[in-house]
Amino acid sequence: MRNTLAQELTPSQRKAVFHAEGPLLVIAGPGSGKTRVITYRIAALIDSGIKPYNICAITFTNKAANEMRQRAIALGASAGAHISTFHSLCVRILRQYADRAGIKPSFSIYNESDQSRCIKQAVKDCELDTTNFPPARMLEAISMLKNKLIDVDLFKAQIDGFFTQALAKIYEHYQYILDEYNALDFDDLLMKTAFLLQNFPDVCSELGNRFKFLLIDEYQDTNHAQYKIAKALASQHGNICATGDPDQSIYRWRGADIRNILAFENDWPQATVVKLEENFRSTPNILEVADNLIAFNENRKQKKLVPTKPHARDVIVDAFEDEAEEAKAVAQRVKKLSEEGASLMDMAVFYRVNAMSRVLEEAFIRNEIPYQIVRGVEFYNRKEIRDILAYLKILVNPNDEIALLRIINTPSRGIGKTTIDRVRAYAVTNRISLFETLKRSGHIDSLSKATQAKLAAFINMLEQFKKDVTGKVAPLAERVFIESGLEEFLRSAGDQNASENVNELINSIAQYDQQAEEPALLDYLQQIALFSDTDAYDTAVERVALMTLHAAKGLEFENAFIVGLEEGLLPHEKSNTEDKDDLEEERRLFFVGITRAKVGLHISYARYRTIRGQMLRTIPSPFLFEIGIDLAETNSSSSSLHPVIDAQAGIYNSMPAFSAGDLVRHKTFGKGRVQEFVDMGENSVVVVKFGNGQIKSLMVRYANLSII
DNA sequence: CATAGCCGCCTTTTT
DNA sequence: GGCGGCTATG
Repeated sequence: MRNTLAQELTPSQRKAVFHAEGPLLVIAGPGSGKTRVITYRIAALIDSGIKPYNICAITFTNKAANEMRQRAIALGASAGAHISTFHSLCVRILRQYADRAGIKPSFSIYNESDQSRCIKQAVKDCELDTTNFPPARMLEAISMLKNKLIDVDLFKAQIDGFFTQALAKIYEHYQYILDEYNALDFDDLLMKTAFLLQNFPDVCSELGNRFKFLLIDEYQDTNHAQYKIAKALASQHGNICATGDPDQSIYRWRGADIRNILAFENDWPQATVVKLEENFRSTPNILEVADNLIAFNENRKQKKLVPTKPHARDVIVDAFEDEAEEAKAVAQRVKKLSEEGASLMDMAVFYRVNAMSRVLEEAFIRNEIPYQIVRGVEFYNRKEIRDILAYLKILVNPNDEIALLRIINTPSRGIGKTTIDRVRAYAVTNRISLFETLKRSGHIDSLSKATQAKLAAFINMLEQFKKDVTGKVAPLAERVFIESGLEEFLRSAGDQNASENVNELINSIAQYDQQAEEPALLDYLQQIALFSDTDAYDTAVERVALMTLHAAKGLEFENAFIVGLEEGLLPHEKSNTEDKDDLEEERRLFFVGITRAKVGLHISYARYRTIRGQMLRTIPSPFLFEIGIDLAETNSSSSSLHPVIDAQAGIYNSMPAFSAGDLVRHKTFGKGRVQEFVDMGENSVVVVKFGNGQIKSLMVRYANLSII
């Protein structure tokens, strides 16, 4: 079998796959088969006598983990190797060593909206106001601190001014609330694991013995906490294999630190380094475009993409009138390709922000093309789904106040704000959890007898559910749905969609029950907390995939479309173009998009785009000039399809004229000064510099500007 | 206590 | 344009 395996590999891939032990770094460009190397390496290790149980592979997404598992098994590797994301691995470790980590194994995992509630409470508890300390900002700052393994105590030691002092206070309260609720946020999973490994050498060595070979994919996107975890896990044996590509690092905003991969050889001086430079995915034309683009990044190691495929079609760059035209053209082109025999499941459309999917979706519907949107969470964020899950969560973790408050009056059972406030007040004075307080509602004098009875009935219902928490999860979920009154409520409200969604959830739980070795409610809840819809993306159906550029990472398609190549969108304005590092990351993001395409690559932008209800004149992305394709040439090729507005035609006297220097007022942007007026009749554009320093190109027709 | 309707806020990317 | 939070009303 070793031979069969080896035959499918290039010499450098073979070197990485059969590298016996010790640290190994695989630096590999896009399409060079680095994930393949990891998968084959798992098979080869098992083939050489290593027990699957002793192998731990870490992927970037759950989906990647599932695929790797299946492929490894297909290669003859028996099941049993641990293959998961960093976060899932941490959940496992934390559950096993909960007492050492200072937590309860029944912890809830909080997502963004749960976190948001906690941080708002924390800011309020600190008697600070949310205008000066926006919860989202605070959360972002805390997240960054946790990613750098700076806990509350460490951060307190670094207070150097008013802001950090306030932040430290908020951080402390936020952490206190999570602790009270027996909840961990995503960053806690990593931070607590890193601290566990750091503080308990025995745990570290136990895990080192368990996972004798560590393999990490997409190493360029690890953050400091993940880096420390990996280092600790491999510290005993040094059997760490990391693969990655610095040019594809696109998660800096989330704490990813490119230095982790750049410093690998310093961390592991005996490291073997294998470079995979051949590209088996894309045609030379696509690689040339990618190469041209990425060369503009100054902060990088030179690397060439070596094509192995023959020259095929040209890369196409198109300009369209507006986003609807752009979407229409994409849909029509997809249709044409499909009619010519191309497969829909081998096509994808990439965009910078999720909001851009809408117009594409409409175009696909109109053209009757099957598609699937690969989005962040969506399904698990639906109200009815979160309600059911909240019922289930409270059964394993009664301290989860976020879940408790969500369901205490859903569906309405006459427990209103006043009642909750009174119960809370009692909980605070008696220093017990909300759940405990509810159990004693009979002792709360501020409540009427009728209210006390309602609370007792609610608690009683939960206690009944609790009797069913062991074993399979689906029957319990079904019972909760019916007996909580939610099913009845949805039915009487005529919300059939919601009911169907819950049924879909119950079906998926039944699937979990079947496939899990030992189905358990806690395990199920902790698993799905880390699950996203990106993982549900089905690669085996005849549908075009629509997704963000971030979600495109690790995938490949015969034909790829990248839309919205406009200043402010790609690079995104929030990425603050003053910061060169941010701009370089946006460039890498585009690079990732380009290198997903095997044969057909279509890049486009719209001259006008509606942003937050405003039709705005766009500026083509500077990246378009960096990929080395003559824009004028490609534009003209498609101009018959999408006529460019003739500047000389139809000059309307009725349009207000502006001249440079005029002071104007805009409904949303406020006061500004006109920089330039481009007279194009009906389509006249005015460039205005607004008070906040932002310069916008606005269409006079839509901007509704008044001269002051 | 429940509900509807309104106002004001924000709006990148995700485990 | 979408959502959460608040208020006014039943």
